[in-house]
Amino acid sequence: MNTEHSLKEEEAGKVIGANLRQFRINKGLSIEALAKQIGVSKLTLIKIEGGEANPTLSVIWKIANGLNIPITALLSIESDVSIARKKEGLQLISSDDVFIVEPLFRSHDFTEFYRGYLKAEKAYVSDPHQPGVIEYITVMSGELIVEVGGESYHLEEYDSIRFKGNLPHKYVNPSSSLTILHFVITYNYR
Amino acid sequence: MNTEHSLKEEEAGKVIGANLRQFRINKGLSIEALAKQIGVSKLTLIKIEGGEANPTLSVIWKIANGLNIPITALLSIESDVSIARKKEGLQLISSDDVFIVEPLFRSHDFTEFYRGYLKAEKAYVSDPHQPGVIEYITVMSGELIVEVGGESYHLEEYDSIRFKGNLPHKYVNPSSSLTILHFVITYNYR
DNA sequence: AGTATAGGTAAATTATAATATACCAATTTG
DNA sequence: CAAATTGGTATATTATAATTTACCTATACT
Repeated sequence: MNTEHSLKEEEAGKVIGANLRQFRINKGLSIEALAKQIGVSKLTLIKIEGGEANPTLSVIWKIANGLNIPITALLSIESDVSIARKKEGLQLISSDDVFIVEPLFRSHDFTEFYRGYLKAEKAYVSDPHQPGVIEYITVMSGELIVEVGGESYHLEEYDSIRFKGNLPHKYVNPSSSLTILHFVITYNYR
Repeated sequence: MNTEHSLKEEEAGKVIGANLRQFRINKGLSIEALAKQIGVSKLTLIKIEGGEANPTLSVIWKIANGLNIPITALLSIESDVSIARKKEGLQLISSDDVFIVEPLFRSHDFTEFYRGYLKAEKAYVSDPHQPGVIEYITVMSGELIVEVGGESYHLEEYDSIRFKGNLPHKYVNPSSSLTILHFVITYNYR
């Protein structure tokens, strides 16, 4: 599991250090130049990059702001390449025969990807998620009605919707054919 | 612009405070109970929730870990509902007649969403992005070959791929019909 | 009524993040 | 070669994060 909250405490400092170094070098800045630019001492930056610091939020903010990147980019881990094929029989999350969900890239970066199938003329009521969760749904085939926040949104092929996942929401397939969906769930964000 | 790096310095503390309160209450924990559980003093938590603190990374880590959420969830802002329809003529980013990209939900949460069209038997070479950028591509219609990291991946309808966007990469449509794609670009992550 | 729990304040203390300054050893540059 | 530049170390100082303890005010519970 390459997820963030599987980090040990000391590791958080190494993550931010490695990320800072990567971003700084990518921008062609020396430690001293960056220090001067953002108003943080050179030694502080050296310690952070070396993973041997416990920086305060304000210093983290100054770095992210100075590099013009989101704070979260400094606290993130990532890796290589992976593929999710439709053919490969991925495990189904909810196979109540009406709404079927296949995880694609699971719990990675706290952005999760799913492929979903909603049968013709069927509906599915989703449990609300934690606050901070955002859902992005794209209709890859067919059509979909999303009911959320007291409103009803009718999506056609290749339309997308974005909403706060902590609101109760419902998916309806009003058509007479299968609707194929693409879900992105984020657990974050600015 | 509801982006993270548009925050002012003092605001970062208010964001983490509001998020902490939301997550804590959502889990039904009192400040004291959480304090005891994660080994951070009650007063520290009160100050953080009140937005009048400048917590260190280790305290931020303890909170996120104790609540079993990603660190980035504590530093994020979010909002309501929005829709991107295919019909609505969104501005095109790269219309060199071969590869057309439409932004869907732009620069939100540092996860960006695009719809892309790659013409039959055409290819597109993408400039590598900043380190820390991850691309997720899903084939909504047609087929696609992605060349990245010296490898070549052939995707069919509804397949998805994920890779580091700082590697040079190339998209090829080997078929004789239009390929319709869904892109997610993240600027983050663990 | 009294008791417990909850969020919050006030003060003093301890731990430590951040700073400034000087110095050092490699590169790199003129 | 000499002169910058860069990443890094060492030490001492200052600023402040985090802690502890005590106290206060509501609200909820019996």
